[in-house]
Amino acid sequence: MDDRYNPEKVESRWQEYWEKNRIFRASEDESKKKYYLLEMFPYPSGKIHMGHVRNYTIGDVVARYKRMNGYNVLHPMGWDAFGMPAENAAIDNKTHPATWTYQNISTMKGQLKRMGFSYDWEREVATCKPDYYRWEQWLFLKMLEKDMVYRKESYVNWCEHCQTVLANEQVEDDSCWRCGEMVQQKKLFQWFFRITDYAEDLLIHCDKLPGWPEKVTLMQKNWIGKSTGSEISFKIETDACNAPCNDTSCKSKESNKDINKTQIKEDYIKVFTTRPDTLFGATFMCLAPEHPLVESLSKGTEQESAVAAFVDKISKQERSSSSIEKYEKEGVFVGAWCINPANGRRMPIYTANFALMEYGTGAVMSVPAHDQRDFDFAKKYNLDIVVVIQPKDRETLDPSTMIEACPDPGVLVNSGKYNGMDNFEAMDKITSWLEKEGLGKKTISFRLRDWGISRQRYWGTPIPVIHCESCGVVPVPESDLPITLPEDAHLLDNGGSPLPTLDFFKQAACPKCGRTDAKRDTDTMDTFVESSWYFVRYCSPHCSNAMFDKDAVKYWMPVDQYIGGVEHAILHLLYSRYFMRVLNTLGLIDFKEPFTNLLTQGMVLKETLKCPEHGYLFPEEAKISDGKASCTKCGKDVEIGRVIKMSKSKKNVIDPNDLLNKYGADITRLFCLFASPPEKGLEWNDDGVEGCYRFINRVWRLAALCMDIAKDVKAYNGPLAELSYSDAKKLYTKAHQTIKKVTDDIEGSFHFNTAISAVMELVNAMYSIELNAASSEEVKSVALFCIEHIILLLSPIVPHFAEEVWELMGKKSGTITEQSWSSYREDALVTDEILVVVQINGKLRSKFAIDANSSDELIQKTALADEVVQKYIEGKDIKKVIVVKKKLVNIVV
RNA sequence: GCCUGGGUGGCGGAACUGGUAGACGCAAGGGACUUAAAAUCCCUCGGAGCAUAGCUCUGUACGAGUUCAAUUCUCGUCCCAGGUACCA
Repeated sequence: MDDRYNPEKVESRWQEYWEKNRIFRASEDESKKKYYLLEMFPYPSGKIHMGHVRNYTIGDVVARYKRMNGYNVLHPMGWDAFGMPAENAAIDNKTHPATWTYQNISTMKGQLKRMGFSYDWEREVATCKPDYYRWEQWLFLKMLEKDMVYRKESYVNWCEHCQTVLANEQVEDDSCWRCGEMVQQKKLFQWFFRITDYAEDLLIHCDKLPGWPEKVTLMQKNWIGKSTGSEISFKIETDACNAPCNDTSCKSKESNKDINKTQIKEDYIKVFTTRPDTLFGATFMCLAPEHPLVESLSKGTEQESAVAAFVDKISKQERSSSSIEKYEKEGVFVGAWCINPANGRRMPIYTANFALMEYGTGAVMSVPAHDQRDFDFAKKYNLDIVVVIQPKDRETLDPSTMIEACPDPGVLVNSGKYNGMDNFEAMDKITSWLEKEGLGKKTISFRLRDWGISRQRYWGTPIPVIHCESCGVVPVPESDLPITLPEDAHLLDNGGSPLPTLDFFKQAACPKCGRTDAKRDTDTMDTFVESSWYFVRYCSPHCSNAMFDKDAVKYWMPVDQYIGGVEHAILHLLYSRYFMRVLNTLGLIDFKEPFTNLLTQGMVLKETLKCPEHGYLFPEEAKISDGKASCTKCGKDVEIGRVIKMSKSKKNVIDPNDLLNKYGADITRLFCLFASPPEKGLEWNDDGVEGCYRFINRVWRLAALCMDIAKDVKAYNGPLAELSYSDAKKLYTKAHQTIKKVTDDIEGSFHFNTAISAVMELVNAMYSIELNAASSEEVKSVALFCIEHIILLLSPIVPHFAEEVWELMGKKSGTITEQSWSSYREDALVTDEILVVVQINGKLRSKFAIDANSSDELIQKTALADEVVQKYIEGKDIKKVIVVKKKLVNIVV
């Protein structure tokens, strides 16, 4: 045996062995319990970084652990291979997105293999391959048939200079990241999945996912955002000119006529409100700038141009939620009024940037006294504030002295016949009254919006429809699938998709009428679509006549344990849940929830570095000392940015290759796990890796020692009571406690850091006893038991190392990968003495050891008799003594 | 802004359901072994103070509160991270 663990020699040897013997190949076997362990597949951005290493190490340990527990484990890996970075790289490096992507896949696959992960590589999928995305196109057609997809106009970020659509990430400070031009919004017809049809179901099942972290289901619930309230109709005031009159030259009459003819189908504005109880306090109305009434109501009034200018300004602004919130709340009077149905009040109608067309009805009844946003708006534009809810135990609210809105519950005032009523009761009463009058009803509204999937990009799944002037939108016939992405395309320097410029792709015959001048849709799908069903494809990745093999899916799905970054808590996980509902509705599967258990890993973080000349820098491109950094290329001062999640686009990534070259896969794996528990974020720093290296070698030497001195003895695994030496007893107990601790830590919470600590403690305990050739047979055989289980417990974490030691220890019954997980004896867990601490007034003053079976009375007596305790309680009244069994005594004096 | 988490020594972290704060490891300092170095082993290690075998006070972002007892529960404040619908 070498005197030290040699990763270079050992790791490749075992990797070859596993691969050659197809150890990790999974196949359906009805006689065995299945376990589908999945880690989120990576986007092939270049090289793997520590975030990947951490995620995949966690998964691999679980996979190996479950395998040792007798499960038939499916542990696949693949590539989320479509996406924008491939296009950006193609422009920057003058390559093709496919070339770049496949090269990255090859590099990253090599790195993953070098980590020794136990994947069944025979199931690898890459979403950019036609044999994958053809089934996505197929599903799109099925969804189209069932009206689960539709087209509508919606906005995209548009750079006029580059003549291209920008992703939110490509917009920096309202400007294009390539040219700096101010970004505008452009309306385009786009495809949407009707995810809102499942809003209620997705919401209800959030509470039926006990294997998910509560924070994730909570975030999803808030994202879906169900609110119950009322829809209320406000009559639009028709001015005097609409009454019969003889003045034919009246301008306003003309314009009103025009409105009646073309735009206004009903003369009511519908709002959604969660606070119908405050209806009497509604003093003005706010419409979303895109609301159809905004244009029609303002037309012909003196506000027309001001409104048009406002709408134009808003339409150019960014539309992401975070940006919208950034803008100051503002609005413009549209030149018309509506009538509050409760009290007949004339309410001016505004259009305001905080009213969102996507939410509710696109109109908000504003109650400034009881809503902060409305309050601010009313103050800004000098609008009336009327208090209608008076909280109990608070002085009477007075609009003239209020400095903020009061959203609290209370009793109704200024509300006609509802005065004095509790506001919760009033919600129902007012809504019922409105319902009777035909002016309102109870409604439910969701924050969740339909999923827009059209992307004006090249590197994605083509949307399989054809646009024909005669027939409109025509689905591509199933037999024509896949619609393959043309590979002989060159990315445009402006970042736009080349697809609309490729006539051979774009031109198509209409499948319905045969017209030869029809046009193929040149948009591709959002890449979240691919990742919403890849885990189903893994069950039968080579199935060529269907999206998946039903039996294989029935056997493997749902995923038993899903592991991935918490960054995906909402979008990816919600879309995947939605997709399973679609497949379920289409009768393709019989379950709805894809992931039974979920572990969301915390992000691996690193500061960003930005050089004024070279932009973002990789960590190795900057020299850092004393909190200052300089660029290795130009020497200029580098701005050290915030500590954020590792991502290729910000270049704050750590390539694991340096660690792998120096320490090998096992120590890298061990260190990643030891550094912190998985759910916690981790600011990257490899300072502790040396300790892991030392630990592995301590175990290595310990194994060598045991083999040397205990050649002729067998490992002891009998009852604790049959041991006689105190060293042997202590060690034996410690070993069983360690097995329990490690098992519990993995099983309960995946807290590998504390599991590893426990093994370290056992190793330390072995080093602390006299262990040599002269030791008793009993101590030797307990030591042998310990080292065998140390290796078994560590084997999912450091598998190469464990295989090597296992083999060197002369284990003949197969590799360690195929061994059973260690089990502990209850009888060996208990010690006969316990430590009791004594507090006086909650402060620790003394401790003593006592027989583990002592009664509370005896413990209390012993505590009071304690010498140190005596000193403290002398001459004082003992008010109370609290005994926490087998642990603590607190004496209150 | 909004939603969700988090904040414990010089550092990563530990502490079961409210019951010994700092397990395990890193770094640092001291020592042993060695011609030397590496490796290995041993000791110290939150802060302050004192009459220094030890003892006392203080300490889990900050400020209040509940409790015999709070890192743990409640309220408020600050800071950091993730998401915010076209990054994946």
